[in-house]
Amino acid sequence: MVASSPYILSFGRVLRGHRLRQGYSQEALAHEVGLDRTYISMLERGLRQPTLNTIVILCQALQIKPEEFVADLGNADWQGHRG
Amino acid sequence: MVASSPYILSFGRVLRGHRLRQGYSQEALAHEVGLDRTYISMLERGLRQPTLNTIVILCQALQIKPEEFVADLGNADWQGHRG
DNA sequence: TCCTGCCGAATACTATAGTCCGTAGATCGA
DNA sequence: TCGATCTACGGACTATAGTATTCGGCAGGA
Repeated sequence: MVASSPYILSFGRVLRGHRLRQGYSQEALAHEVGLDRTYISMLERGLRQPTLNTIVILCQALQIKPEEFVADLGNADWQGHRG
Repeated sequence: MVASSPYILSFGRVLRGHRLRQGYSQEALAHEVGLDRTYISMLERGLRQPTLNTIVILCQALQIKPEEFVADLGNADWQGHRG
């Protein structure tokens, strides 16, 4: 039933973009936010969708406001090169 | 374990505000988005935290952009009486 | 007094978020 | 060639998101 929205599909791309911008490896980010190394990988590949709490703590580590992050999800062809 | 951020705590309030603004009952909103009636209730009472997909489909039904909704979560004392 | 709509709450259940272990390939520098 | 680093990927597991059902309370109308 639950239609997989483009937001979920682009979440991985946006996450990866912000992670690399901050110079984190997947493992370093995972350690920073207290999540699992493989889970970050799954998020970036679109194999898991995060809960609200997960989104918030990731945004804290990536030093970006959740509303900005969510706004990025709307841009289907987001490539990580914000002004 | 799940560090209940203020975002999660205010999610219920914000959801309820937008639902009432649209004139939905919990049951009507649940039917609209294909979720369960009791689950809407639990979200509004802060007993469950939604996944990204759930946030997105709720925003679609409530006719508000996800980034606007998330921005509202930052306002701890959000009361639902926006202009 | 009896319906009906709306809501909070509890239980038990199924689906999936998130963890923990390991393996393997690709890249980079010594 | 070797070690170090990063990542994809698998399986098995635990925690929790989300469903289905039931009950009780409250308000309004006939």
